[in-house]
Amino acid sequence: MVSQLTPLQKELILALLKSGLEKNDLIEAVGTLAPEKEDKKHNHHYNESATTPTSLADEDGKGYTPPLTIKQDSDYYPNLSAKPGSLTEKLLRGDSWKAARQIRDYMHQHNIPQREVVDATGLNQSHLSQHLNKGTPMKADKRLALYQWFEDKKKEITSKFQCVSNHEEQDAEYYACSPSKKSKRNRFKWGPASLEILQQAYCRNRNPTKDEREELVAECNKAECIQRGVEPTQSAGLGDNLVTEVRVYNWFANRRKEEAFKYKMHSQNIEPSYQEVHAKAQDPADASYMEPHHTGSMTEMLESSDIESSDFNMPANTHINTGYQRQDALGHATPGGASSLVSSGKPQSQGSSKLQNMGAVDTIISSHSPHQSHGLTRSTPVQGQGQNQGQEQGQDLPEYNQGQMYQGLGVFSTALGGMSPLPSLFSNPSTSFLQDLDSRTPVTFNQFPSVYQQNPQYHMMQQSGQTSWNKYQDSQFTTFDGYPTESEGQNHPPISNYNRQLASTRTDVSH
Amino acid sequence: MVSQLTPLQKELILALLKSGLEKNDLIEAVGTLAPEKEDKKHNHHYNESATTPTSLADEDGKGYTPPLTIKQDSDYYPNLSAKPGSLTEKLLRGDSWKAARQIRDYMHQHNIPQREVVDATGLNQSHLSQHLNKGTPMKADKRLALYQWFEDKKKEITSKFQCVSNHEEQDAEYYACSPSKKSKRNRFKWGPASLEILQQAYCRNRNPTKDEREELVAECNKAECIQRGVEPTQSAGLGDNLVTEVRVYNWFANRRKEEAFKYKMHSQNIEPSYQEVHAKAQDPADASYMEPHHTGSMTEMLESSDIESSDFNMPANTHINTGYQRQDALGHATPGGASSLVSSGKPQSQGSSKLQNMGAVDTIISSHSPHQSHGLTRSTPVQGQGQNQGQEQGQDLPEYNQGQMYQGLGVFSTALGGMSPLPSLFSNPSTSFLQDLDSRTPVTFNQFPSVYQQNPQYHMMQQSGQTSWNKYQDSQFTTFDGYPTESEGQNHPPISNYNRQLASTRTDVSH
DNA sequence: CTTGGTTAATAATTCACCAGA
DNA sequence: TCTGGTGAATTATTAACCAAG
Repeated sequence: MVSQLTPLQKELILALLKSGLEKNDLIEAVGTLAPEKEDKKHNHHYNESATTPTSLADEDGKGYTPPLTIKQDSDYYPNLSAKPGSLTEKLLRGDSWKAARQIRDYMHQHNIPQREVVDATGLNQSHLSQHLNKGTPMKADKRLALYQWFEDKKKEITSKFQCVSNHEEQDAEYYACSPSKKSKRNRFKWGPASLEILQQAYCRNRNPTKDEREELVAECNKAECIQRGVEPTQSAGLGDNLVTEVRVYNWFANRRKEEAFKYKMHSQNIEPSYQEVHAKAQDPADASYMEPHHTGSMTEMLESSDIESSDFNMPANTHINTGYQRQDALGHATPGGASSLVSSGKPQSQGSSKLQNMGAVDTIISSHSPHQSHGLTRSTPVQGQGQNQGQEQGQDLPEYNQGQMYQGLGVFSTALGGMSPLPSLFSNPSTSFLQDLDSRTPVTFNQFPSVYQQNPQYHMMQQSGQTSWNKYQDSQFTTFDGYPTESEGQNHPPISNYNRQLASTRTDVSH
Repeated sequence: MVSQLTPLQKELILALLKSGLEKNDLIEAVGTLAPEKEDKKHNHHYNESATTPTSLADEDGKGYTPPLTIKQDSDYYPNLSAKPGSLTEKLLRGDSWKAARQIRDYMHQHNIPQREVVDATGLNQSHLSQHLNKGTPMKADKRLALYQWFEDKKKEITSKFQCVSNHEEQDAEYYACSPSKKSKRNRFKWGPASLEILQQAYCRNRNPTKDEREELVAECNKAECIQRGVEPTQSAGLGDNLVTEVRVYNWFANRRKEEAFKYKMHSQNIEPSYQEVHAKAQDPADASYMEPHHTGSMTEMLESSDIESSDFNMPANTHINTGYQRQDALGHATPGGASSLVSSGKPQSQGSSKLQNMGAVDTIISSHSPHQSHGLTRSTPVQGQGQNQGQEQGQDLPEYNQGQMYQGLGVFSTALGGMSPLPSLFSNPSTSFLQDLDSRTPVTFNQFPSVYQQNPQYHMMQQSGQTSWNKYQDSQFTTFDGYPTESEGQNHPPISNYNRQLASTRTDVSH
């Protein structure tokens, strides 16, 4: 027997034995499980819920009580080998990176919180994160737990969507349901598709009325369903990620606030200091980039770069959107063409990798992309999921309808913006927003109004200006975005900023 | 009296009263404090340690036991108004954003962990983070606690560096020292200056010998001292952030591993899908990029992108690098020009803002930077601190020597890369590393070999390709970088929509 | 309703650490 | 002298309230 085992199998068995399992118990368990298929045996985590059609609404189909502090040791990811033909087994046998990507993508598609996996499998959160997002290796025993969770989760989700429309238990489960376990309710998480929709809506109107919000709710839920490959009517299956009016409301409120404070933070008054430093010659330039407080915000910079060619044409619109928005407004305010130019030029040296990134990227992409983009983006109705599953190794569950769904909804998916089939090379997301929409080609989605774009990713690092530390730009203190930061002067000019939106927004959303 | 109070003062008093303080206590406290200067009174947090010369080595000069779970309520940031002329008072009176930036920059400069502030002030971690990095508002009472901590911390650090060379207590404190409190030891954190040095060293040699490591230790400590504005000999004052050989060793080890796994994760087999999408000839490429383990690292990619204009010239380089490196290697490996084109073209639509960013930026930067970078980075010995303090509002502590130090060490600072006088606009740190070093122009710094660059900031989102979800690129699952990811095979065409971005952006940064 | 404030959660990252070869 | 594996910590980011104009 032993000789027949693959290295991986051996490793798994050894791991099991080392994990505290007794040889006899292991053997017994093996004997017991072999015949069956879904063996949760004695392993605590992940099992319960899900598969049962009744518990549809609840996503976190985890059954055991929060292993939060557990982590003890031994029997954590103690399951033995997966059933011969199971997905789990295939994943274990195949390339671990491929499996990781697959799981990661699936989690993205269904907006499954990583924490759920951690709770269910007992894996270390950072380790799991590293394994899934970076290629960090993971021992087979741990991966087994992960894969089994994955397999079960797929079934759970599938069944959830299947019986959704029928039962009303959805609400019931909130309290009743699986009394014992049911760990904690998952936190709501916006999906990319919904965000895309919200972004666009935000550009149009920052303060949607309740009715408008309700519309967005419907739109978002539909988009989310499509993302998961189910029919728009299956929104009940979204469970905790079901979009509601309150959530949309909160999203707008948070977005507005975020936008409001951005100026203040950046806009420092870097200028003074610099000028001092090396005098005039460069100064002019420096100054420009520094604070040109045109409050234009980083976006400008970026944009300026992007647009470059057009550059000043549609100042406000163009640049701002690139990475950020809020600032854009500011940028608009500051007419000084010089500043814009300057910024683009000098900034270069600036931060390290992080800083400039985004802005530049967009630009670059945009430059070439035009041609290709069309072909890529458009058509090709088939969506991610469908494809994934089928091709790769057939690992994906053929069970789902996704693929088909997509097809039918080709248009819609496109609208979502996130669905691009391309791996991810450069999807220059939101190029310009407000204005871009009209002027540019069908660019659309990419950039988000503000919040999202601002993501750490975008950090420009510029802001620090004065203090200099930030500059280091290294990973260290990533800090915020990169606004021109002129400020310091306590923001006088600053606060007026809000106009930007106005200007920016105006565009046009609609088309 | 009351009528004389400023709105802020009133607010503070009201906050104090609401925070659980009794009116009488408050009055008494006020009376007691007014005359003194350093009043820590009855507020728990932040006080103790620091200022005493003996406790130099220990940075976290926090004295109270870990307030970890405390957070109770009332008397948290109960201190009353700051002494009239104190820095704290000035900060409170001035623009909160300016103060926030100032504190943030100071923390950056001295590599002070945010957690230390949280523990010392009792502020909510996320709130503090938001306030410091974004402009999120914070009530005056909370800010008071923050500013007082800041004021004390400055003194503590100043004194620490002053007496460093004298005492040997450094080691002693580890165990003995203030027995009661001494909360926890701060975790070591690499500073931007050191990272810059390490990055460069990594490019040269991935496996430095012990001797080389020791050299780096000395170099890093010197750089860190300079960053803080103290003489290179004051490295003892770095406390927990003192660079050691082990840390350098770990850094290299982690970097190597990181680099090693990057390929695996990204390189997916996107191509298949693509090819399918638009033809053949790429497959071979896929394989190549996967392991090409040439360990070249991301840097490559970035740079290539920089070149941008060249676009297709060096296929692999161009696209892949944009965001990440590892892949770069892959990219290089994959000769298939077609693939590169494809990827670059399609991905566009892909993610939203986050994705492309970095890569592009670098690219852009690199292209122009060469010229400017010099001017900016170089010379201008005066550093952030010096400037800031002086200008802004004089808030910064004139106490420090920083400014001067820098001047004298102009050369050195330049070497550090991070020190560039410019606020932070774009200091393209470590551009290319391994390979790039030689081939490319003097782009230098920007990109880091791998780790740092990979930062979330850089995420390209591309990877998702197949599954499509990632593409959404929105904030959601930022996930990793953006490698070509072709794998999945499953999602062939589906998500293709995303091109839009491409077209729009194209512009071009530089001008 | 909305905006100042504020926060529990979530999750990416950082820096270590340990076991073998 | 590592390198597979791992993980405790740290911290940016999310999605929420909540009080009060």
